[in-house]
Amino acid sequence: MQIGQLATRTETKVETIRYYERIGLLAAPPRSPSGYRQYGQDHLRQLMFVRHCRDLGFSIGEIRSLQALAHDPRQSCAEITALAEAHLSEVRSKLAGLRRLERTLGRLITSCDGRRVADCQILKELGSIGG
Amino acid sequence: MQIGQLATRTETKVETIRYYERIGLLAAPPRSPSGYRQYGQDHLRQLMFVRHCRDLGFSIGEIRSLQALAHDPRQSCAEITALAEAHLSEVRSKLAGLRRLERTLGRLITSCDGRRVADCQILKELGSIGG
DNA sequence: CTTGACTCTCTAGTCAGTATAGGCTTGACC
DNA sequence: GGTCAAGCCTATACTGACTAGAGAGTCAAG
Repeated sequence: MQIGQLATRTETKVETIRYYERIGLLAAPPRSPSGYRQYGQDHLRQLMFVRHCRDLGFSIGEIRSLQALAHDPRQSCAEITALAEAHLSEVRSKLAGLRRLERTLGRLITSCDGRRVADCQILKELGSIGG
Repeated sequence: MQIGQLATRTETKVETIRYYERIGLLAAPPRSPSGYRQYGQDHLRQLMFVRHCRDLGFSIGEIRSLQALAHDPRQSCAEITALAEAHLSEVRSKLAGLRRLERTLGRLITSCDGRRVADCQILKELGSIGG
């Protein structure tokens, strides 16, 4: 399978796949005589793993850790759970922050009645007239 | 006021203030004979405005627009409201994404009972054994 | 007169890609 | 066999919003 097909199948851009290879997140595949990358099922699975992790918001460093942990199947998966839990609590604190933001922005918007900038409550609440 | 004091008062790092000046988000202040930046109340207000906007998640481009709009106090503030509303809907879609993430991660974590990596449900759901 | 905290400029690094330039390879059509 | 587009290659630079470091100058206190 060539890089383009792998890209389509995993919904990843070609450049991103090459980038993952460059940073060592995806194993370098063998090449055709002309230098084209030739991917197999293992690469497809590995890239799917990476994509799923990224979709869940794991950083590339975290994915590296997950890959390292996965490498030895006899190890306890407590560390994996711990990593996922740490990530979950990060997600939760981001959620809390965004909820606060939503409230503040909502209040800001309803506080303004849309007349002249001079009386704009939004700008007033934002601190002062900048620029 | 020197840059360090401005930094303390606005809870901004010194480097960030210099960065804002460099990109034109904060007016360049006069300098002392030895080249130190000398800030006044206007700079303080302007930087507070910027910080509040950043805290609310506005991008630097959006802050530039807000500053430009604020520049002419006779203008209607409909554009400002529109900008804030666009930002709010962005925040809401990020919230929705994070909520999905929270559910998925929570499910993933509870699905695993913490034994060997070989049987780890988290890794299984994440796609396959990478590395 | 020396110490230490503060300031200056300039450059490079972060994260996770994305984009571009300039050049090969492949397969289809004529 | 010629030529064209689509696909692939490397290498480099760019993004946003800072952050960090080097190396040097400035200032007040002891």
